[in-house]
Amino acid sequence: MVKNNREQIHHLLRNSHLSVTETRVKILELFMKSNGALEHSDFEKKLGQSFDRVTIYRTLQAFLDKGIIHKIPTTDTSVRYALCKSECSEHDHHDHHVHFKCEECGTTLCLEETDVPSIQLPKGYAVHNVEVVVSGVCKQCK
Amino acid sequence: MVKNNREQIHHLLRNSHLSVTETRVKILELFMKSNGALEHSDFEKKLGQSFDRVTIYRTLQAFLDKGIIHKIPTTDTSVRYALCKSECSEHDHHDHHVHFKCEECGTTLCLEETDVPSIQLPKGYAVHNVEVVVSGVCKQCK
DNA sequence: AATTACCTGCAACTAAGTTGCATATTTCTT
DNA sequence: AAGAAATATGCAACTTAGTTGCAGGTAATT
Repeated sequence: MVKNNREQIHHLLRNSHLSVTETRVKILELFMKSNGALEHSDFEKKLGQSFDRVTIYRTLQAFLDKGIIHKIPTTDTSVRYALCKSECSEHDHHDHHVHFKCEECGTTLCLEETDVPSIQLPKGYAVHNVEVVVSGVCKQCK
Repeated sequence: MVKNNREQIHHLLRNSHLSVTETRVKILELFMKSNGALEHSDFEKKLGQSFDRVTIYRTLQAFLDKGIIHKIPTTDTSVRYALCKSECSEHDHHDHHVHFKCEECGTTLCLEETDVPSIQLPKGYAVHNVEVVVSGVCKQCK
């Protein structure tokens, strides 16, 4: 099980043309363990002081560039990241699902089952991407 | 016209139980002049060094508390604000419109004409609010 | 016009994010 | 499997963003 995960992570990194390093493996493991989106400070907390802040920033940026993770919009200064589905890649991003932020526990979830609706904008706008963030109360907190 | 604006601003502040001060009036004027959403650094730039950073933070927070402005979600660390429609107030917020971010000029717009669609989440989630941010190319940039 | 309530600016601080560079680790090549 | 090349990391130093307490100032109330 754990072995399996390691192998999966190894392939994921290699497929993205990234070296397999301790930091990257640890960070991917955290993403896989977590049921919600994570932000920079979560990694600092969970990894302890064994990894440099800068390395975490650069790791997240690399994952973003390669389409391994995606960002989720927030109304504050935090930046939240979540794993992309396996079908995403560097040049072919398609995370067209809805995000949910629970007001009770603060967790942000990807609702992979829920597609973003198509939206009709006024004439003259070209639509490239639609982000939907729903806030409310999640299953666990109700 | 300008006089009119001043009066309008005066009423807006008084109705929200806020004192009418130079900073607040200037900031509201900037919101009214601008066709897009603004962030903290825009105010620092546009107001010059005549106003303290802290005052700007506190002013935006006060406007937010009173329902004069609302925040727009972003995927970066910036916090974008835009004026609420006149029908909003402290306890009755209803900015159920779509936001648009132009990838060319960087402007973020409120599309008041475009309502957010209703979204059907999986069972067990209570929905309180739905935010939609569309990115693409705006009228002007096409 | 005086009193009260509220707002602003300053200083000092915490947190967040970036860049350059030297060193270390991983990957490639043979 | 060893050495060369490519890539990643950690540190230092810096920039930008956001917060808090408090003294003094301005706006509102009477």
